[in-house]
Amino acid sequence: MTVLITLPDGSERKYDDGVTGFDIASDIGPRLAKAAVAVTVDSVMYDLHRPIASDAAVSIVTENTEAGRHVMRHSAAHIMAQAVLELFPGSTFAIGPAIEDGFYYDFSVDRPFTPDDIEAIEAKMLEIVAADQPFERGELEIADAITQFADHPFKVEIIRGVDADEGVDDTTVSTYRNDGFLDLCRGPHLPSTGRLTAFKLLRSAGAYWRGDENNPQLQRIYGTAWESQKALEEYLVRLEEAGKRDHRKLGAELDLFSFPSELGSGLAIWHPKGGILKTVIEDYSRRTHRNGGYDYVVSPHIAKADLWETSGHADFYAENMYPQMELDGSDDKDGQAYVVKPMNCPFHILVYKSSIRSYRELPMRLFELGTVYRYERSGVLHGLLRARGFTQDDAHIFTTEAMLADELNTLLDFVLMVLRDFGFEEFEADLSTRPEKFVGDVDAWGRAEAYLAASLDKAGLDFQIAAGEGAFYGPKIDIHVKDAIGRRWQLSTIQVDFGQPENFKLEYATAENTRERPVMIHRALLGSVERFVGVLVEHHAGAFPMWLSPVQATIIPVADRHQGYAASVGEQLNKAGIRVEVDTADETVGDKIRKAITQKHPAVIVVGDNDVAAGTAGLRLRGDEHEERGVAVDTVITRLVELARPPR
RNA sequence: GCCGGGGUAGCUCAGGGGUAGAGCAACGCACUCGUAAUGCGUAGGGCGCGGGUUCAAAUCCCGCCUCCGGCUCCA
Repeated sequence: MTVLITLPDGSERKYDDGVTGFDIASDIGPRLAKAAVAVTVDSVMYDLHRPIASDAAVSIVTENTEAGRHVMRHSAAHIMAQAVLELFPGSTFAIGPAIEDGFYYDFSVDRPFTPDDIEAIEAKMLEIVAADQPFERGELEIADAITQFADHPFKVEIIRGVDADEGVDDTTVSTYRNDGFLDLCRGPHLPSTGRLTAFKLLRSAGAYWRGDENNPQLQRIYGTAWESQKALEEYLVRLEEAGKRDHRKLGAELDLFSFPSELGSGLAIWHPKGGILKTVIEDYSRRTHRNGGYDYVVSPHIAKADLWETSGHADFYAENMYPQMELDGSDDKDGQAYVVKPMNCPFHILVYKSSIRSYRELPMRLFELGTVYRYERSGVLHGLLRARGFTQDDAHIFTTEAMLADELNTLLDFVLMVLRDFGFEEFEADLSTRPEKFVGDVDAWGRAEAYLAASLDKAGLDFQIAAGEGAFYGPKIDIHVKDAIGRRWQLSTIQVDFGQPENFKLEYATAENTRERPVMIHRALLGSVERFVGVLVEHHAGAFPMWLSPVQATIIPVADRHQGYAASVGEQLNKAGIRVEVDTADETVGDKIRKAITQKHPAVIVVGDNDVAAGTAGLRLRGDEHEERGVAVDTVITRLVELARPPR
């Protein structure tokens, strides 16, 4: 018997059946054979040495591709589990997948791993790699597999849950063995442990079995693996570079904000420079919303608990809300319960309800920079990206269902315009659809989901459907941006709400003078201003576009006798709206320039004797290698004003 | 909240039972300087907080606070 193998370039080759991916790769060339880690057979991944039984489209998976690294990392996870089970008798293992840039494996052990343990495990792994043990695929009937893994309850649970999709079929599972170590696994794996060329264990952490905190907590070890030592080192450098962008670190270095422990977890104070940054962003937000047809409203930070009963938050959002406080009580009468607001929507609804509304007023767009407080569990706080108090650029749009589609289209364009203004270029969206528990009627949900999808299409935005991930009151779009080093951040959210108009009995008068219920859209574009600043800091690595930069120009007098002139240039720039600092420190010019550059100031202006005489200045813009000398002060002002102009 | 690892001068970090150190920053003096660190000097610390053990605790033990990395959740 022969099999006909079709290669990715369309060429066909005949082999005896039982030919393996490795044979084919060797046939094509020795370098390919050397780089091969697995093979794709009719889009199913096979081990390199697994026989191919019938005609198939085959492509060789090499180690320097994402698919190849995935195989390698998965094998690395196995080798790690092998090392752990050897070093920690009595321990058992759960799951160990490849993940982006690495892998992990979850274990149940007597005690958590220490950093020394991690080193020992890494050393043991190196031994296993040096031994170059082949990975051998096998298949087991489910009943046999359960016997085989009887000592490993998590494996048994996995085997019991296996369906035809995961197993070989619905009665058989595949296993991999190298040396004495057997693991349940779909594969494929590297041909042998020796092919794991570069890896490093990174950290250990607790992780609940199946991600549920009601389950036992396992010990997870994270690692990374690459096709070469060089690629591994490059990855570690990348991690380091990302660390340098950390907004908490840069926030302190650039003197933007801090989290003093006297305040409490998750609560930031904004220093003057951060205060300017936040204000500039908020001013931009107010301006663009006003121009986008929104009305600005303001609401208080606390409200009667009853309001949150009506809105439903007291039920479904209780765990994120701070405890009630009782006000206005006395010995004779009970007080009134109040709570701090975790959201702005009920207030905007009350604005809507403050008067009888006509269809002529819709869509009504109510916007607020609303500061909310949410209780977040201590372990999840993360600088500005996850805080307990923050300001949302929040708006609620009340519209008829007939106008919903148009409104969503307009809104999505508006969102993308705003995000682009802050320097983001790449976007992705999730469309979250009706969950099991929901309010409103199924048809209305269907229509709303269709409108959302259509608006995404119209905006040309790539999106994924997150089935069943919508809020119980309506479907939503979440928009993610990609930052300068390729990380994704969720910023904007657009949520259709059928529930609140119902809860608050909202109405409008139609042209026929009947009463209809409006549809509500909740939407935040920057999301939280705090979080947005955090993302901006990381995206720009602290070097903000000039219109956002807290200090836009530093003026450096060459010697003390130039201070008067420096101050006058500073005053002129200040009058022109440029945020400027004059550095009068008793230091050398070089030192002061270095400080200005380190602080990421966009423009450095040096003035000396020649400038005083000629009414000029030396100008050095961020990113330029050299300065320009003798630029007329008027020209400096015109140019900087132009560079500092906000996008709108 | 749970599991690890941290908290020593404004910042980055040494020191791990005998009473606290460096670099940078700050301040002072000299230098008056033309595009990424001028030199010299000075000051600065209840070693996160509270207990305990000890002749003696930054150091060992217990509790708490807080930060970092994860789990879960999310703007």
